[in-house]
Amino acid sequence: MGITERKERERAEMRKMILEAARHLFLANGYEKVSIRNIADAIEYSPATIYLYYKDKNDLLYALHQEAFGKLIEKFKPVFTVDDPFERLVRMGQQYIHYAFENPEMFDLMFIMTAPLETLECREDVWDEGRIAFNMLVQVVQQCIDAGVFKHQDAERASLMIWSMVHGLSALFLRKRMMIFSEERRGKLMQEAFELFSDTIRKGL
Amino acid sequence: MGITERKERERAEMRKMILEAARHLFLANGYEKVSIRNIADAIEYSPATIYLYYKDKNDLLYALHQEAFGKLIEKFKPVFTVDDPFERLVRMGQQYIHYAFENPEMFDLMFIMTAPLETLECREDVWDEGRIAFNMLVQVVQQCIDAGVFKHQDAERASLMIWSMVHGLSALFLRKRMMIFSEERRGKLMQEAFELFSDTIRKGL
DNA sequence: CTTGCTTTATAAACACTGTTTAGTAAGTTT
DNA sequence: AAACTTACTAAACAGTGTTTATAAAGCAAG
Repeated sequence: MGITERKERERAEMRKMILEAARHLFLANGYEKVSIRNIADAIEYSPATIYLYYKDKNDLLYALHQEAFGKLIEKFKPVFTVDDPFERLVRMGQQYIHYAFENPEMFDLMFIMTAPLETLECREDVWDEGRIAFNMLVQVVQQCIDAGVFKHQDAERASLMIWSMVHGLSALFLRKRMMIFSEERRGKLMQEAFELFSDTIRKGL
Repeated sequence: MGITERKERERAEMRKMILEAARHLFLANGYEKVSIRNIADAIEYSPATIYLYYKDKNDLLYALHQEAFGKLIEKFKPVFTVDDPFERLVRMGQQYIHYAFENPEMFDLMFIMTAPLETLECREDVWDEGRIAFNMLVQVVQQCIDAGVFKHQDAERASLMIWSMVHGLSALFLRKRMMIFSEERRGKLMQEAFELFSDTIRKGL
């Protein structure tokens, strides 16, 4: 029965086509401003058709959510080749911030938005990819502890602290809360705050 | 002419009435889920009436935005009575987190939402209150530097670092990103991360 | 080859949303 | 009492996410 196989393939293609249109529109205009009708227009199908392939708009966001974490994990992988364990950690932080700046909409979806989770927070696998990404951080922090860079022994606790700082810096900027600083200072001040944090944890953690 | 005065008073009362209904509904149901019609229903007026007192929904959010910053500043004031400068800083951080947990919707509006700013980011006074709150942090950090608790000399740079960490911790929790930790661990881990950060900056900053 | 069944797609509708407009009714001034 | 101003609202506009009934196409069996 090659027909059912082809149907499955066609279905997967259609899902991919919808997701690609959605991603494209989302990245260009932001989530809020993109409607199901916009996506339907882009793929030249009726709005109702989308509901045959994705449960609702949140389901569409969830698919992108998974995709986005996959990309962050890919960005994290190369840091493990860095020799010095502390430098490894610094690079990881830089990758996080870099990702946030390059893909603000994706970052939003991964770490700020509440929408795609509300209906899906019951799902246990929602944060599987997120866990993997966080565990990569814990791993690097553990390597710093093992190398004697950090005196503090709880890698997970230290990781949450580091994640919070790097995330806070990114989130405050992306959500335009750095507007309290003059435009010329803004960028440099962020860089300096990150470096200051690096120095501080190297000395005090 | 007492009539124009009374009219002004009535207008102010109406604005207050709308804002109170809006705040009440927003805090109870969240911003997204509250419509102008809901607010209109609550005050027993037509939706169009609200537009005679507030430009649009963003203008309403902006009014609450100002109010919310006023409340945070009030929460910051008592910390200046604390004797030890470092303890003063720790208390300030705790107040920030406390505020975030007690008034998640307000916190959202102040530090996470983008909506009320989009149309208002041209306004220069949008972040006046935010600047005041941040300057209070800078002040306390400067006091720590003066007292010799911190070796690092740039108070604003250090303040941004501290703000980022405390904000990141709050934002990640409020946006349910701590779901990657088990329910029993979550609260304690946050507390520990905050304490670890305090210890780290005391030693290394 | 035709009949019956399943899948796929859509037009139209439903119940909303923020916002604008035209018109009414009440209050104020001349 | 007539003219003007303000406060308010019903209705409409253009949009949203989502559901439902219906039509058309693809496929399997008689």
